[in-house]
Amino acid sequence: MPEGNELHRHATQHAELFGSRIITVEAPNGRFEDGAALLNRRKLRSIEAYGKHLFYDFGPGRQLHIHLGLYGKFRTGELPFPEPRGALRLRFSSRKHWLELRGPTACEVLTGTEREKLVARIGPDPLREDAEVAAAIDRILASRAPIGGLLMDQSVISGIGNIYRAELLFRARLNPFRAGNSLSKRELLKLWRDARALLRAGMIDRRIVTTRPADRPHPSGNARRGETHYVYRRHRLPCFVCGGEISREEFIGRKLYWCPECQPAVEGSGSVRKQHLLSA
DNA sequence: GTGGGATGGGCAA
DNA sequence: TGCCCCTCCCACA
Repeated sequence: MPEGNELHRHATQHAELFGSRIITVEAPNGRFEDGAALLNRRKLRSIEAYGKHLFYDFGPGRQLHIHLGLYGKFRTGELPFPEPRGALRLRFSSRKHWLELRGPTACEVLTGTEREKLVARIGPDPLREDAEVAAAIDRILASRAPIGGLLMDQSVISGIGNIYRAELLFRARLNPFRAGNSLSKRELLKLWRDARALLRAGMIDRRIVTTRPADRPHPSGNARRGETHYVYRRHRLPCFVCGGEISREEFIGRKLYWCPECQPAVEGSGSVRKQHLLSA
C-alpha cells in the first residue's frame, strides 16, 4: 500500500543495499532499455523520497525517477536472481543483492534540472525534515476547495493517499467537504502533526493502523482485521466512536469515507456541501 | 479457482 | 473523462 510512509521505507532499504555501490541495471521487458543503458555500471550515490516519488542519483544528468502508482511493486533479495516472473520493468544488482520493479507509473531518467522542477511542484512532505509546513497551510487557507480534496492533492501536501486522507479527517473530526479557507491555522497544524505521527507509525503487520486501542471493539492486543481503520472501507458499518453509519461517496474520481455524526458539516458551511452536490 | 477492486497519477482527447 | 500500468488481496464459489 504505497502511501508516503512506504516510499520512505523503500528509500532507506534501497540505500542500505545499493547505496555507494556500482549497479548493474537491466530492463528485462524492454520498456526501459534506453534508461537502463544510461545507468548501467555506474555508482548509485544516494536515494531520496519526496512524497510518493523516489529519486536515485547516478550522477549529473542521470537521476532515476520512480513512482509506483497503484500497481508498482519492488522486491529485493540476495543473489542469485529469482526465477523470472511477470513483466519486469527494471532489475538492479550489486555484487550481493538484487532489486526488481514491476508495474510502476513512472520509471525514467531525468536531468538534475528536470528532477528539481518535479520536486518543486510537490507540496511539503510530513516525513521530511526539510518540509515547510507553512507552504501547505497557506495553500489550504487560500482555497475554497474541500479539505478532503486538498489533502490528496500532492502539490499541496505530499505522501497522503486515500487511506490517510480518510483517517486523518476522522481523527480530527473534520468534515471532508469543509472549504480549506473555513479551517483555522491551529486545526491545520494539528492535522499536519497527526499526519507526521501516523505516517511515521506506518505499517504494523503490513497494515496501516490508525485506530487508537481504546476506540476498538477489542482494545487489548494488536488491532484485529476490520479494526485497523475508523472509516476507510467501512461504509455502511457502525462507527467505532458513535455507532452511526459510515458514509462513502465518489469524490474527484476516488472513494471518500467519513462518519456524518463524528464529522458533521459545521453550521453555516452547509453551502459548501450543497455546492459540491450540485457540481457532482 | 475466479473476478473485482484498490493504496495514483500522467496523458490524450 | 477514460485509459494505462498489469500487481496483490480479498470475497465468493
